[in-house]
Amino acid sequence: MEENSNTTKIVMDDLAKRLGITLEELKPFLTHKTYRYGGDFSITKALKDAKSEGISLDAAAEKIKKQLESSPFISRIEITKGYVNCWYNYKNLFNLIINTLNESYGGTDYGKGERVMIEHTSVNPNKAIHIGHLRNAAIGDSLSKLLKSTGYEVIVTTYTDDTGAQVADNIVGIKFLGMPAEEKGIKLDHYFGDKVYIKVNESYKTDPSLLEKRSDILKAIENRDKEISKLVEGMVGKVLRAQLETMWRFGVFYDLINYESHILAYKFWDNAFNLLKEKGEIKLENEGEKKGCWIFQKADGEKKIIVRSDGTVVYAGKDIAYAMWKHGLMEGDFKYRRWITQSNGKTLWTTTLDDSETENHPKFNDVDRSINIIDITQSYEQEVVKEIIDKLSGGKAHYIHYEYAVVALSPETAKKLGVKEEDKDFFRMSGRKGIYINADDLIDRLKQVILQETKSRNKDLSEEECEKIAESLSISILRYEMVRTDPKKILVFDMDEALRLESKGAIYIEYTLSRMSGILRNAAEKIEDVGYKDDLTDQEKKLLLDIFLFPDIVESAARDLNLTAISNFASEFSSDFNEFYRDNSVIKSEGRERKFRLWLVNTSRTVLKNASEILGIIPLDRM
RNA sequence: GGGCCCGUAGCCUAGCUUGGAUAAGGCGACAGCCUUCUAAGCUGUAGAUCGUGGGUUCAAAUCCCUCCGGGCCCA
Repeated sequence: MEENSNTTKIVMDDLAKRLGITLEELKPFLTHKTYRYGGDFSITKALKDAKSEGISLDAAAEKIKKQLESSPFISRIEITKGYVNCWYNYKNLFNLIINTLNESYGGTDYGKGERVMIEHTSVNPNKAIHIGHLRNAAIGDSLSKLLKSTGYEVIVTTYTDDTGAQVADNIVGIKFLGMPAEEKGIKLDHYFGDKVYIKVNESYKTDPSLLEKRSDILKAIENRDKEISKLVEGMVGKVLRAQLETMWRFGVFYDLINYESHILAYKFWDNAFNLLKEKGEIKLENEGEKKGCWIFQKADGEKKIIVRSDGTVVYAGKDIAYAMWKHGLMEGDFKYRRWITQSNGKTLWTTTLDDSETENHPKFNDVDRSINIIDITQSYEQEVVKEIIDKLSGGKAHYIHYEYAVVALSPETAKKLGVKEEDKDFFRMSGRKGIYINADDLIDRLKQVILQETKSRNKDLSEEECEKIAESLSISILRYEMVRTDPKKILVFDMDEALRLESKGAIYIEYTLSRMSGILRNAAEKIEDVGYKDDLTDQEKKLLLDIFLFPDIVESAARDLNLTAISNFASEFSSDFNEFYRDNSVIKSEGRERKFRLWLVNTSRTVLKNASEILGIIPLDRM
């Protein structure tokens, strides 16, 4: 990668230097695309300077204008009410872009190769992936793509709780309700989630003795009872495999599976506990109602129990040990083995207890930064984990709880799934009660709707080709919907709305990509000997400006872990391109103009394609 | 009892980190544009006391405090 492929930064650095400040100091004063007030961008620094320097607004603005006038990147400056409005020198912007351009344009070396571990998906291995899990996975996968494109080395893991009550529930179904371990014609994760799990939970109501059976099974799992362990391992492995197939379909891949049972088997908690005691991060309480408990004192003064007086560890204990492993803050590591080859050809590794299968494996843990995509309801526990990691590492390790809110169902959709009417704006999903929407089912339904549309629009394409388009589109739509808004906001899902296809979103972006490809296809011309074209149209300028700003949008999105910034860009850029399309014919233009426009379309496609890929949108050439 | 998240047109959202000009999109409604590189597109109209009240500031959707509504967590 180029030493600095962030085109925006190159120019802003130049401006900052001329103003005698740093780039970081300049940024708060900058607003781009201020067309309606005049200029391509505006600087508000004079409004501050006038006060701090005790001079008039006009004088302060005039001073800034003088300092910037000689920049090769600026062609014109006007002052309005203290705002310094600037127009770019598009010829120099064009030269800058064409010199930094490559297939991965937008990416930078911002991360400087820092290793980051991202944990996402982490679905209990007893059911199919539903749309709530999909939000988690979509966010995690998009973040990993964003960080990869900004120069980070990313390790993606998913956590599998193979020791919990939900897994035990399914074992109860097989062992005591006589349900078969699989059923023909139904995907295994669906079978367990939609049939076994629900049946077992219904049975608990009529036969409470089954609950005792479950706790026996949980004990057997904990004690690594041979028969039960084998049963669990078999079921977990198969269900997990089925879940992964769903995720692969969505374009989501992993590097490593972490099993909860292995964290227990390797006694990571014991190591962690000893270290925490040794370092004095947790203390034995000698008085009061928490007497006999090992407690961690949070920054806000609260005393959080880590080990109860009866010696049992709270749930967060395991999370703490796991986090310490991630950041290499304690002795010990798992053994690993190659498990399966994913549909993208990449090996998926898993932790293992088996010595004989351990091979040379990549280094997975000991990262300075870990991003943990975990439901917002776990914020409190995660805060404790974060504080402990902060303290243990002396502030060196960055444990990030990337919190997101649930996907809930609209009243109409909930009602269709059998929820009795209540006056609420949305309804939480429940695996136990069967109130959820599986990702596989949704994508299939969406695909059918899109397929009809695709066929009617592409009479010349084969059924197979139409289906491929429909598949890509439906996946793109769902992935985009999962990341386009603030992750902390509850996402209310409505089936009818989802199947209506009129939302702009991913369809709009895909349509724009197809349009770009169409132009390049119809032109059927190699793009070469491209030079700057004088008298750019407003739409050409807009596109050039978007292209120019793109690397910095990606970089600041990576800095803030903000996917919304990318989706907003993709959407606005599409809009700018469609305006360009309306008024600037590419095919009909000639000579220099034609070459320039072909280059502009091609470059725009690179930009929109790269933005789309971060968002999980599969770029199409036609639709 | 303590803590966290959300509140922006009828609906869904962006903007809040880093205060700056006339609050930006989409859906829905209404009115237009296909003999022209894909109309899954483009253009226009109507629609917002930015939850409430106060504070800071030359300037607040944005920062601080109060309260209200919705969701969640800890004990």
